[in-house]
Amino acid sequence: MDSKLLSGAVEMLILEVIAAGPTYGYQITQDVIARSNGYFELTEGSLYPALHRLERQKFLSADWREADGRRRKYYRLTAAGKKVLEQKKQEWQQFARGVHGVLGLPYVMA
Amino acid sequence: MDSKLLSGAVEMLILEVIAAGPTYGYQITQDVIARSNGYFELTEGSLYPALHRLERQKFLSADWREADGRRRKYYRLTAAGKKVLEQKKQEWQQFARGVHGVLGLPYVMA
DNA sequence: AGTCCATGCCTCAGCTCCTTAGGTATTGTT
DNA sequence: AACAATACCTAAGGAGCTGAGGCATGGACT
Repeated sequence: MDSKLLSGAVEMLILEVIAAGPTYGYQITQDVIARSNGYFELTEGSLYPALHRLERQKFLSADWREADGRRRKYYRLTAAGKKVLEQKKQEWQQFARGVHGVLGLPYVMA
Repeated sequence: MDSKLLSGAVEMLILEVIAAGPTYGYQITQDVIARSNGYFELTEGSLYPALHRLERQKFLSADWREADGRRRKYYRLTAAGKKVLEQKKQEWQQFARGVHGVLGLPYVMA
């Protein structure tokens, strides 16, 4: 998979996964793999910096929890995070339509 | 428009436009704008390096032409260029399906 | 004549972000 | 005891965009 394509959508995908309910880094990588049918590989070197970036921008907030002897940092969307996720999804649809316009492909969204 | 999304697809879009027939840098920017309904802005700072990159990789070949007192560098696809364009379009469709899988959106391609 | 915009090519500093590799620690499996 | 999975993090190197700049021609306007 061409990682340059993915890199433009990483933050949107992370936000979307967290929007389903508070979760933590390692689980996010697993969810992204599962929900993309194994197509995306979100590596730690891009995941954690992205999470910290989003937290610094106040799109995510986090708290540490302990379970089964594992320390996990659970993230959830802030109000601003929900807003920016919707913006990013809108942008994605416009982008996909633009690409398909150039490629001469139809693009059907429900 | 989020340029990070676009950057992952720039080479595919350039190759696709050139696949329609030999053309030159400035014209490519205009075609991309027109074919994306004005949504994409392909700036010179990303266009020319990309063209040189693709030429260096032997996906494009070029010749200089003169017309109306304008020097233009016309690019066309090599056999390898046609091949890599098809690959990139395949990758794009997988990528879009992966994104829609994560977002929980339907994705219908003809 | 002089100015400005469109056309047409190019480069480069600065920035962001990924890749690859490394570090630390616990739990479960072989 | 060793290894894989889980779970967090960081950093050097590299790739590619942004925004600005340079250079040159042709046409329009004053």
